[in-house]
Amino acid sequence: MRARRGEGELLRAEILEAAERLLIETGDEEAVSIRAIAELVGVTPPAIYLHFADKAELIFAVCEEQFRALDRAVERAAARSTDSVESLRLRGQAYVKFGRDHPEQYRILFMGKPKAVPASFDMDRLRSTAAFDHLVDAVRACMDSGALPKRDPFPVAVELWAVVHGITSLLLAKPDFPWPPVKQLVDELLAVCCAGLRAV
Amino acid sequence: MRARRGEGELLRAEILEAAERLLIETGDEEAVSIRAIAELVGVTPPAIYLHFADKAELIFAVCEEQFRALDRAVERAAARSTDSVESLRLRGQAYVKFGRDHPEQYRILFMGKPKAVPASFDMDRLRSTAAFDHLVDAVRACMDSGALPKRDPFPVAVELWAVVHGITSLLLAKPDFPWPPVKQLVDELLAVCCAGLRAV
DNA sequence: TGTACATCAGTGAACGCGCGTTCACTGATGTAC
DNA sequence: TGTACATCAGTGAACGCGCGTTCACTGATGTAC
Repeated sequence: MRARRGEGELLRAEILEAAERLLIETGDEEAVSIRAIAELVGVTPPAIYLHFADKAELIFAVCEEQFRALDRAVERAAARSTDSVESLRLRGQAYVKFGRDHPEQYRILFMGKPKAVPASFDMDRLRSTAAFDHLVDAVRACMDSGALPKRDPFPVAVELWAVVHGITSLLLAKPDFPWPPVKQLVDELLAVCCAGLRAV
Repeated sequence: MRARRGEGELLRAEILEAAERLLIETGDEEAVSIRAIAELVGVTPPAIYLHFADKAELIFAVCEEQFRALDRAVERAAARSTDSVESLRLRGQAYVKFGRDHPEQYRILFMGKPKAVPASFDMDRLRSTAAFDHLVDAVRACMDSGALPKRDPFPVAVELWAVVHGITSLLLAKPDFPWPPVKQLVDELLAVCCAGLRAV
């Protein structure tokens, strides 16, 4: 199983892949242990330390990957319409769908404790803020097109984020609650917010 | 340290109190272990089992207590105004405040994994739904007073819950995000929603 | 072209830790006669 | 009123577990002469 001379990076990729698979298949963040990952990859636990300084760094690498995946999914959905408001709606739907399709990943990204890993914190903020900036741009586009009244798009973007995150995370935390149909819920809430923003 | 004949219940209360104290002081759900609780109470670990079947049952008892506390806090705030819409606003503010004042408790209640404890599930739903029903009533009151258009209050209550939970949980999960002032954020979002609900 | 050697990806065994839970027990408290 | 006894809240020691991490090592790969 030993990689050849310059091929250490291969194992690194395999480790990340295994961590993600564990997360998905067990549906439990606790199950993602150094030992379990090593076993899944087919390697001994200490081999992990050739590629990551410690567990926190590994978990953070997984998070980073997931942030990118979320951002991609939302951007892809937004691009499916040229109408700025419709595009915003598609964003919301895609965000919620990502959370429901990748519950454990979503938990790690947005429902966990803020990690005490100082080195990783900057990148976390960077990544998260980058994806968030796309939302701010989308809100600004709505304002430019006249669909929303012109004002600082930042707090509006925060509000919209809170709305979609609220639905997503409650769905994950309370799956047995008698939820109304999710698609309608998201659509209506976004419509209500847009109407409200126009009216206020 | 042994309690007298009929006084076993005293220790039970002390255990719950210690569990809550651990949660608050360590700010870490992981730190709430049978052993840590026992030590804090000044008793040996097996003594816990005289009062709780297992750890899940203990944790659930803590949750139940917190659900009650949240419900009480929100009801108390709502009672401070007789105007139905203002009362709803106060509810939202109180909900967010509870979450920020009791972060670990809020995490357990609304940001954790749905537990695989079947016996406790019913009570969980009961409790959570009871508090939620108060919100449905509050929404209905707004409709009755003509402040909101008459329709099924249930999905509206779900939407409002998602909104305040979204803000609360993001604040807890991403404390380093450059949040706008929270009070305004909540007020504006509730105002936007009310305006939107009237307009749609 | 052949051989000694440095490199480096990975191994195997062990460390100390805290966890939930179990088991057989103890000893003070209250009760029955 | 005195004593034997049942009750029951709690003890002390131990179980097996999986965890992150460390340490000294091995052995194939590529390179320098």
